[in-house]
Amino acid sequence: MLTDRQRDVLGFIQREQRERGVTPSTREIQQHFKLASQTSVMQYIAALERKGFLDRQARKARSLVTAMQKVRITDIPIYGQIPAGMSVLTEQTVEGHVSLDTASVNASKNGRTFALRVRGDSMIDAHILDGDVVILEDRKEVRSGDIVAALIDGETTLKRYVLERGRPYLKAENPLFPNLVPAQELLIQGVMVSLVRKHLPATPRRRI
Amino acid sequence: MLTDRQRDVLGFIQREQRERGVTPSTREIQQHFKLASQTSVMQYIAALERKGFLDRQARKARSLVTAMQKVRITDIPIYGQIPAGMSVLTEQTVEGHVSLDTASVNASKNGRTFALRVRGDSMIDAHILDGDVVILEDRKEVRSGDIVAALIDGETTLKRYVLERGRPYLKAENPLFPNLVPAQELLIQGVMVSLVRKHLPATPRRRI
DNA sequence: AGCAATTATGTTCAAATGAACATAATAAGA
DNA sequence: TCTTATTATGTTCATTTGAACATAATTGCT
Repeated sequence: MLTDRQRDVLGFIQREQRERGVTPSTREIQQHFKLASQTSVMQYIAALERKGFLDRQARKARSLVTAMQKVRITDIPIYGQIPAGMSVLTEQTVEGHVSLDTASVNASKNGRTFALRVRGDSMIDAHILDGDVVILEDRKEVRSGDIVAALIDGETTLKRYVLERGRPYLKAENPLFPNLVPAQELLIQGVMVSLVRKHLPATPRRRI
Repeated sequence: MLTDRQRDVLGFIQREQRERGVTPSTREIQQHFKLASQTSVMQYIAALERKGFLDRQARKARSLVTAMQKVRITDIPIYGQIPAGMSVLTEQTVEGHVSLDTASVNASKNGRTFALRVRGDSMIDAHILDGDVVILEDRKEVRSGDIVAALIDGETTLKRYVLERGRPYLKAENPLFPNLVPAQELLIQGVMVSLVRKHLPATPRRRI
């Protein structure tokens, strides 16, 4: 797909962006590769753009070459609680952010992505611990077996969504916690796509 | 710490960087806030920089204002295997990258941070699954109870480091796997600080 | 040999951009 | 009231930077 030289140039751009936070100017690229002419760089950029490896804010003179880096980072807000529908989500309720490259998040393009901090051990058999940050997606289709954030009694809880004989219920992944059969309606707020754990150092944990 | 206006400007810069991938030029900031003079922006930038909210590539004309956003992102290389000491780590063996904000990583400033993709279920009782990306730190002090990547027979494995009566051994967090008592030397490559899981959608998993 | 894509050079231009300087209104505090 | 920080305006300059044009060497393919 790419020639060696083109790959080198792309690599340099990505590295610079990662390390300096800004993409290099065409002339900086020129200097790095010890090219006598800046036009060479223009040609590389054109090729890389044509092949879809670069995305530019064309014409605008600034840091014009922004690497459509394979590691595109999504900034995911962590909510403490989700009061009602996703529509009510404002910046106010944000507890923090997780920034993660899209490759690590299992998210599709459709839904909005957000995160919740897990409270309690009700999902411990699904290997989700108290304190874990679960990344969810506000998605339409929920399949049986998905781990979801659902609204129960005005509280958001994380459970496994199970369809049994056409009827959905919420399964806790811990024998000590009851399953929840929705009385009327079941409001699914998001489907789990990823998880981020901040590991506590040297704290021996036991299974409960 | 910041005035309302300064906070607005900082917010705009951060938002632009997130959404467009590039920080705005001073004149773009000027236009957004409908300021008649670009100098106003220069003053805001100076103030924000003085107070430590901005980090610039001064003089260099480009996308000069790069937000030292509170969510500083570390780019962590994922290694397939770690052949020997950390010193041998080259770009070649890199399998990919995880990009994560430093707040989510439990890393200190001392050590180098890297990641490994977990193979197998030997740590399942510590809630670390096959396929998880474990983020580790090349650190000096290892404490009993830490989960570590260690070199055993030329292979890197993830185990819990336990000190018992002054003698260290490596404990698998799965009764089906044996503990490892080092014959001679124990080479610890890193201590686990975080974990990133890409959750597979709707794949009912069983405990093994 | 002929053709196309890639790689490379040299030159020139216009636009984008950070920087500097003088000046002034407003608000807060001593 | 005096002082200081913040906010704001207007102007000018030097650099940075992307873009365009003509030209040519190299490589691979037909």
